[in-house]
Amino acid sequence: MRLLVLNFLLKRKAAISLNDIEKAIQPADRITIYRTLKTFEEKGLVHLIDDGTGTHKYALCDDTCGPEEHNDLHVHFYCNGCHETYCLPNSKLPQIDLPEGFGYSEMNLVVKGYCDKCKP
Amino acid sequence: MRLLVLNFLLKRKAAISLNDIEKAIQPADRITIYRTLKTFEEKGLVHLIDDGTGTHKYALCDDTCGPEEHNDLHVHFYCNGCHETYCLPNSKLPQIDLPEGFGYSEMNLVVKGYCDKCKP
DNA sequence: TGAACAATGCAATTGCGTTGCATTGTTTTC
DNA sequence: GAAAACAATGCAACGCAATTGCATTGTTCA
Ligand SMILES: [Mn+2]
Ligand SMILES: [Mn+2]
Ligand SMILES: [Zn+2]
Ligand SMILES: [Zn+2]
Repeated sequence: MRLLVLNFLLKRKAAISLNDIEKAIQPADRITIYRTLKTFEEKGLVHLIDDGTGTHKYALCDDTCGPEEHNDLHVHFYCNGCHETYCLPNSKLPQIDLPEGFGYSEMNLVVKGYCDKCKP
Repeated sequence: MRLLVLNFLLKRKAAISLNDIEKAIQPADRITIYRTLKTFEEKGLVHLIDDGTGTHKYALCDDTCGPEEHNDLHVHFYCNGCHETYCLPNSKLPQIDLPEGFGYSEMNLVVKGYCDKCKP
């Protein structure tokens, strides 16, 4: 099961939801895939993306990630046309000026628009 | 009901969830408050915040907002200590370099950390 | 081989957003 | 002022995704 999920993720360019993985890897239980992805995330193989659509997406990490430390923090892009969510590993997270006394820990940045295939 | 919700929002400094409003304005139906907030949002009185916690938050807009046009786009901050979500109207949204062919439409940026009251 | 451990799958639960619909309240029209 | 038109409210129900419990199956190790 884990090999199936991993191989499927390797083939994908965009991030993908649990439901889509379930449909692709047919006779497989949703819960098992869910736990597989959770294990992958803990081991630093994939990262979970909250793109604001309400359903989580998953994508492979790069080589710098390991257990309990994700170092590939980057911007994500949601296309209003094809409804795909892309990792933008070349877009680093910006520095944000916080109010006095506030401490930075992490950040979630999702840009929405149209991807190169869907742009009018 | 709308006056109750509005007055409550005016008193708050942080954004607030539907559940919290319901608890504060006691004998009031959740659905009614939900629809009140939806009306407020359409009229440009409040904006909805997706801070990644899974539950939406609401906060008052500034004077520049009107029906169907929200002009007070800004960064939001989620405190890992008090679990409050704050608007940061002074932090403008940054410019992000997108890949060739990608078009920008909007953006959601949530910074997480500790607020001034919770900072260790 | 048998015990210990890990992975799987089914069922059920939770939490939140959302909608349908009947009821109540308010405004407009005659 | 009564009737009709419209808007707001409240209860029930639904939908969807994430999550957990628990029994079953498969694998590893003594
Ligand atoms: Mn990513
Ligand atoms: Mn805000
Ligand atoms: Zn697209
Ligand atoms: Zn705080």
